[in-house]
Amino acid sequence: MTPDELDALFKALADPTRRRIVDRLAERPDQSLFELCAGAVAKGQPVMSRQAVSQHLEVLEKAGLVQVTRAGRTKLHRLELWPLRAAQKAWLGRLL
Amino acid sequence: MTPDELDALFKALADPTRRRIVDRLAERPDQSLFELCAGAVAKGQPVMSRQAVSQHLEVLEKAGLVQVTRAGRTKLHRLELWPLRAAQKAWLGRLL
DNA sequence: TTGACATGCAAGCAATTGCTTGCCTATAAA
DNA sequence: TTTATAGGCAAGCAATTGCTTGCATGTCAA
Repeated sequence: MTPDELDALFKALADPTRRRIVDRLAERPDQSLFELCAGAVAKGQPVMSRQAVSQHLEVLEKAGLVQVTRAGRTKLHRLELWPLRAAQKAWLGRLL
Repeated sequence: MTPDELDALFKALADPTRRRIVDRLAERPDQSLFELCAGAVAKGQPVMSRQAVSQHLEVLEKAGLVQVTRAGRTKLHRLELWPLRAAQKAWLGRLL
């Protein structure tokens, strides 16, 4: 686990909207962008645009937390837990 | 562990300079600002100013990861591990 | 007291973040 | 083919980040 990978991982987790997306993907995998839009709200905002959610997903993808598969015109997202396990083994475990 | 506390924690860890400070405080506690300055380098920069390190320490303090005690004119920092354990119990543990 | 040391405070500034809006493309259904 | 659906691309913009520099404050030593 390189420092850059740790950066991307912790940065991805440092946002409540993104953690909520992770939670929802943990409950049910293979959700589309539209499904994830429903219920994604930033603090203070009434709703959140599709593009905003898409950008959050991009951050999660770069961290390796979300894997994407294409099915026709829809983009399905599923959670990937190995970055968390890797970070725990490579960094957190040494401290705790 | 509130969402805001998780935000502050993950944000604090999402920087290699701050993780390095954490590592160094794990090796030896109660280091002053000046001690932590020596060896703290940002990527691309030759050295890092005292104020920059001080601001990084502020972020770590807000996350609860660093506790400060005063000894005369020096400010001693020591690592606090409970935020990591709390995050693991409140959030990471549910996923892993 | 005088001077050196450890730190705080605050303004400034380039770069990044986090969102928005508008338009474009590709797939599926009618 | 038309029409609606799922998503992509990119410009724009206010707010935040991550540093810097300059000056002020408090503490110890001589």
